[in-house]
Amino acid sequence: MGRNSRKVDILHAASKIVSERGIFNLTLEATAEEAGISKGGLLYHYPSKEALVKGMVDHLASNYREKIENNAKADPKDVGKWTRAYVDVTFKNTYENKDMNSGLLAAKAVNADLLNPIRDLYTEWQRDIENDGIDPVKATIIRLATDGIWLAELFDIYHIGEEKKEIIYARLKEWIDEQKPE
Amino acid sequence: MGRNSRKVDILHAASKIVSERGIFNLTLEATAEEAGISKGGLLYHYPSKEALVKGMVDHLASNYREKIENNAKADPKDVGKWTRAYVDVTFKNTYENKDMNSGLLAAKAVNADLLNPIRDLYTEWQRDIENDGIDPVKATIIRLATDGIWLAELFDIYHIGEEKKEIIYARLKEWIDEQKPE
DNA sequence: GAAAGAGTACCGTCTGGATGGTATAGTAAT
DNA sequence: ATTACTATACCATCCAGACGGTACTCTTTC
Repeated sequence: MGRNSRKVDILHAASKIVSERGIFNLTLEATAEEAGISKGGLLYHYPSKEALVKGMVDHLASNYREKIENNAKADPKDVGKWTRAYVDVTFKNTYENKDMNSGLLAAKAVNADLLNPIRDLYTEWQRDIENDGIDPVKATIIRLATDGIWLAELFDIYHIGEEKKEIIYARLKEWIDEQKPE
Repeated sequence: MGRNSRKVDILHAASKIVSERGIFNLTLEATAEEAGISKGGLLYHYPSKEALVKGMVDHLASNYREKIENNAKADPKDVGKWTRAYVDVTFKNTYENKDMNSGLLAAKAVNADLLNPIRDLYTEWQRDIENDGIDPVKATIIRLATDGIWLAELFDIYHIGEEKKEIIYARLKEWIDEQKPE
C-alpha cells in the first residue's frame, strides 16, 4: 500500500466541489474531473457515491480526533487541557480545514448515518471536557460557544469578524485558565 | 387573499420531507403528495423548486424575527433584553420549530443566496446584542453558546440532553442578569 | 528464464430511471 | 370571469452504477 495519495486527492476534489458548487453538484463525474481521473478510476477507489462521502467523513473525523488528542497530551498544564485543546484546534482550523465543512454537509445530505463517527467524537469530547478539572458547566458553555462560531461559518449563516473572533478566543482562554482545580 | 394556509401547508410538507427523508428526497412530486395536492397545484403556488425553498426560508426568517422582537419589547427590564430574547426564543424553539432546520438545510443545498434573509437577521441581532447595556463580549459568547446548541441539533451532530440543556440555560440567564449596566 | 497468471490502477461508454418543468383540458367556487 | 386548483401526459436532461477494456507490475510455474 505504497500510495494512498490518490484516494486523498479524490476526497479533496469532492470537498472542493461541495464547498464551491454545493451538494447537488457533487456528482461522480464532476468529482472525477476535478481530481483529474476518469469516472471508472474514481469508481475503482470509491465504488459508490455513498462510499465517497463516507470517505470524506471518516478522513476528517480521524484527523480532527488526532489533532485534539495531540494538543491535549502536549499541554503542560493538566487542568483544562481538553477544553483548551478543543478551543485551540477548532479556532485554528475553521479556515484551513474546509474539508470538515464539506464532508459534513455532504453526509447530512446523502445519508445521515454517515455522521456517526462525528457523533462519537462529540460524545467523547463532551465527556473529556466535563472531567477536565474545571467547572463542567462553564467548560461546556465554552465548547458550545466555539461550536457556535464554526457551525455558523460552516453553514454560511454568520461570519464573525477576525478581530472579534480573537477577542472571543482570548476571553474563552481566560475563562479556562482562571478556573481553580477542585 | 383570504386563504394562504394552503401555501403554508406546502411549506410544512416540504420541511417534513427534508427533516425526515433528507434534501435529496425533496422533489416536487413528493412535496405535492405530502401536502395532499397535485403537482400542478403545487406549481401554481410555487412555480419552481427554488421558489419553494425561498418560501421556506422567508417564512421562517420572518417568524423568528417577530418572536425575538416581541420578546425583547415585552421584557420589563431594559438591560440585556435582546440577549435574553435571543436565548429564550432559541432555547424554546429548538424542538418545536423543526421548520427552521429544514428550510436552512434546503436553502444551503439548493442555492446559498436564499440564506440572505437569515444572514441579515444575524447581523441585526449581533448589533442589538452588542448594544444591550451589558459586556458585549460576554453577550456575544452567550449568543454563540446558544447557537452551538441549536446548530449542532440542526446538523444532528450532537444532542445535548434535556437536563444539561436546562442547566446551561439557567447559567446563561444568570450571566445576563448579573451584568451591571455601564 | 520465459511464459502464464494474478492483482492493481486505472479509462471511457452505455443505459435505465428519476426529476424539473411545461402543457393542456377540465372542475368548482366566488 | 377569475382564482384555485385536479389530473395526466410529456419532454429533455442528468446521473449512478455497470461493464468491458487497457496497461503495468509482481509472482509463480515449468
